[in-house]
Amino acid sequence: MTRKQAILQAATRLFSEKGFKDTSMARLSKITGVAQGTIFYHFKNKEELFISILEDFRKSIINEIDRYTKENKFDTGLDMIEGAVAFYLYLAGAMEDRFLLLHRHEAYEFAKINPVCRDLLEFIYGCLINIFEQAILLGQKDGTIADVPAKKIALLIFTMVDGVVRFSTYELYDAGTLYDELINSCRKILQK
Amino acid sequence: MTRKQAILQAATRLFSEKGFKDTSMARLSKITGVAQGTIFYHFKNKEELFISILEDFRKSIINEIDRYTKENKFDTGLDMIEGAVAFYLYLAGAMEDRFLLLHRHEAYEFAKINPVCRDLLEFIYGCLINIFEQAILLGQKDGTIADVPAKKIALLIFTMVDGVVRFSTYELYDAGTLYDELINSCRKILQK
DNA sequence: AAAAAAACTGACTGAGTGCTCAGTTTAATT
DNA sequence: AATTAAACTGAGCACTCAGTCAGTTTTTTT
Repeated sequence: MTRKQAILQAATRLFSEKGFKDTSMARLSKITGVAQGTIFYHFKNKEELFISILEDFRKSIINEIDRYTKENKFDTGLDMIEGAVAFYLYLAGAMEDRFLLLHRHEAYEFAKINPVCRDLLEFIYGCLINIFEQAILLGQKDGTIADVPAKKIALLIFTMVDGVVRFSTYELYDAGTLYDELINSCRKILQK
Repeated sequence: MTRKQAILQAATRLFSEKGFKDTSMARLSKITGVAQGTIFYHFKNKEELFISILEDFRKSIINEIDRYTKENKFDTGLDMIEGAVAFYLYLAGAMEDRFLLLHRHEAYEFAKINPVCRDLLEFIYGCLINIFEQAILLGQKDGTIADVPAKKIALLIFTMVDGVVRFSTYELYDAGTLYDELINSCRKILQK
C-alpha cells in the first residue's frame, strides 16, 4: 500500500469516527506515521482529501454493485427485493466507515458549496436507491409487484433499510433483530 | 424575550445550520447582539448550551404531543397511524431547526460521553417512536391492525417517515410528493 | 556517476477557538 | 439615597488548527 493510500484509509476511518471538523491533520499524520507536510503533498487541502474519499467510495460501490448483479439472479422481482435489502445491509457492514460518513451531515453541507462533492453524493445515493428501483421495475414486468410508483416506493424502502442501518450504528437496535420485519414490510408494500 | 432565551434561540438555529463545532461563540454573540461574556454568564460552557437546547426540545415535544393526543381522537388504530404520520411531518416542519439538530451526528457523539445528553436523546426518540407504537397497539386492540411486533414495526415506520423528513431537509425530494405513498405503505404494512 | 525529479520532513505561521475575569452598568431591596 | 445583587462587557489568555516552505532524502532518468 502506498503512503497516499494509507493516508486515505486512515482519513476515512477518522472522518467517519470523529467527523471532518474534529479530525486534525496533526492527528492524521501521527496515526499514519507520516509528516503533516506529506499529507499536503498528496492532497491539496483537507477538503480535497474528503473528496478523494468520496471518489474512492464511488468506485467501491460501482464494483460491489457490478459484482452483485452478476452473481445474483432472481426468479421474481419480489424475491429480488429481499436480495436487494440483504445486499444493502451487507454493503453497509462491509463499508461501515464510509456509510457512517454518508450518514453524517458534513458531506451535505460541503455539497452545498462544492459541485464536485454534490455530484459524487448524488451519484452514490443514485446507485443505492437504484438497487431497489430496479427490483421493483422487474417485479412489475413479471407481475409479482403491484403497480406502484417505482421511484417513490424505492425511496421509501431505501429510507427504511437505511434507517435500520442507522439504528445499528447508533447501537439503538440491532439490524439482525429487525431483519424479518424489514423483509415482511417490504413484501407487504409491494405485493399485489 | 429575555437575553437568555434569545441566546438559546440563536444557538439552536446556528447549531442546526452550521453544526456545533462550526458555530463559534464569537459569531453567536454577534448575532444575538450580546457580549461573549454574557453567553458564559448564562451558560457554563458551550456544551451546557447544547444541553439546554435539548432540554428545551424535550419540553416542546412533550407539549406538542400532549396537545395532539388531547385534540385528536381516532376511530381506529389504522386511522390513528395516518394521523401519527401527519403529526410527525407537522412536528418536523414546526421544529425544523431542532429536527435538523437531531439528524446531525454531533448529538450522538456527545451522548456517548455525557449521560445527561444521552438521557435526553433517548427520551426524545422514545417520544417520537411512541407516537407510532401507541397507534399500532390501539389498532391491535380494535382489530384494525394485524398482529405484528408493535415496537419493531413502530421503529420501521418511524425510520421511513423520518427518512422522508430527511429527504425534504436535504432538498432531495419533497415530503409532500411522497405523502400518499408513505400513508399507503404504512397501511399495507399494518393491515390484516 | 551525475543530474533531475519526486517524495518527504517538521518547525513555523497567523487566524481562529472557547473561555476568563476585572470592572461597569442596570435592577431590586432596604 | 445607599446598599446589595444580578446582568453584562470586551480585552486578553492559552491553545488548536490547516496550511506553508526551506531543506533533506529517496527514486528515476540520463
